Amino acid sequence: MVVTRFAPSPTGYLHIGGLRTALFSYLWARKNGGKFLLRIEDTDKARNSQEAAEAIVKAFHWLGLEHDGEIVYQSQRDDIYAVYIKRLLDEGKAYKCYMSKEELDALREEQIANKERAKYDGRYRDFSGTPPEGVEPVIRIKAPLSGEIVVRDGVKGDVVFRAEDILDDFVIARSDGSPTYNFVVAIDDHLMGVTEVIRGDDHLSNTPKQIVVYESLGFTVPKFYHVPMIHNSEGKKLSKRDGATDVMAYKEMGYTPQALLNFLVRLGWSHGDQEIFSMDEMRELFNPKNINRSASIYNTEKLDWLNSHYIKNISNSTLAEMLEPYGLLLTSHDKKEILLDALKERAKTLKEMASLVNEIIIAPVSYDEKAVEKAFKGDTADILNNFKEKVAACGELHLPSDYHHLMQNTVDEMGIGFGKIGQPLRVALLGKMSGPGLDSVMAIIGKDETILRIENILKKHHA
RNA sequence: GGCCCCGUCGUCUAGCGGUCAGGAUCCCAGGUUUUCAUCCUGGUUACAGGAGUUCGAUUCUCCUCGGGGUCACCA
Repeated sequence: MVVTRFAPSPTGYLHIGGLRTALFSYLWARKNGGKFLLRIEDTDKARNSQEAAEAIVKAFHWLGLEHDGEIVYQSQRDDIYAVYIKRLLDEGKAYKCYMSKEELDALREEQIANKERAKYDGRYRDFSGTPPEGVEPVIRIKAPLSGEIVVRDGVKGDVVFRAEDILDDFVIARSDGSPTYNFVVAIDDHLMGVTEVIRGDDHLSNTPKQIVVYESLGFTVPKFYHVPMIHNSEGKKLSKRDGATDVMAYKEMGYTPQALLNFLVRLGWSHGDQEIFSMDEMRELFNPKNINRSASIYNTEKLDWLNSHYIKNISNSTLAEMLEPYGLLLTSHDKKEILLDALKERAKTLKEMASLVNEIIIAPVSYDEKAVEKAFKGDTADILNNFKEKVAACGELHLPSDYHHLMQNTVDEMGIGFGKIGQPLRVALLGKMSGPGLDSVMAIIGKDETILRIENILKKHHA
């Protein structure tokens, strides 16, 4: 059974980079019929980890991702960690270190002055004397001081670290008794049954320490996949300063979950030349062995393209539902189909779509001056009047093609080009020179409103 | 600075010893459209550099350069 996990620290929202590793972990678990677990890494007793967890679950829900089982909070597991600390102590694999903070700092400074690597010197490793007064000890684990630690990584390959380069007897419990990150990660991943750890490659350097913990406790080391970072345009690790890193901000901006997920799954991962992936296809085709080895730069051009692609290809009824959070209640609008058909190919985001709808439904309060100047020539009023009368003379008008015929009639009758009626009519109906097909616009707003808008502009602009 | 990772079009990527180095996006041009958008067609742009290995390297090895990550009683 494949068990993966997502283990964020509580920052209060779901980060775009975190979402990508979460997505990879989720997909890999689902593909294998396994489990995808959620754990909040709040060992520093963060006050709002509950809120943070809720924010993550909320974002997951928006995106259609679901974790399995209960959320694990590290802050509530001190008793569990204490058991393993005691066990290592009893087995002589860890020990109390009475070195004070000041002593440690002094040692570090001296080492740096001598151009040596700053590391704990192991002075309490085999200490059996009387401990100094007034110092609450930390617990250090006995790490191998020589030899190699190799991380067998599914993305990077075998990464070899020399113990003497990177290890020392690192702290697993602080002087107040609380356990440290590299210790609890290993414990939790083991206890939760995690078999494959997919996480950012900023954790690669920590992994040897975690392997030391696994091995000291006799746990089997999981399979690791360290996925490259997402960089900003400066080539640095993506952070809050880089604008929209909160996943829910994408909802507000009008991106669909499908587009965001599709965008993220293709950032650092590929399946040949395929660009478009449905959720089912992602679950079917994702494999961490195809994760790219190099970092990628965060650039949303492709996200925009994907978003408009999905808006274009979605059914009108679901589109209408998705528009509701943006203040558009269309589900019962009688011209819903014409409206959405006319607009879905024009909007990059749902938010934009909503405002495009309003531009049609709400009559223009003012007219773009340049557009008026360009569209209104000598006989424009005659043309518009001709058309208006044809509209008024008709009984029932419903379809865009009905209006199109009337426009055609005016054009034929007056012996003019289509542009002669199209331009001024467009300004009359929408107040500007661009927009969807006029026949659709008129079908949406209806006969009376069409006449009204033509009369309005004629009142203001006698050509 | 030590250690580790990475280096193909501007961007996302395919490639896994022999390819006109492919796709997508962006951008540009043309077509379609009463307009704009969509859509269609076409186009510009890449193997960081240098040594090897080999009949032959984008692909394998080494070096240089460049970028990133990490080195806590943070996670």
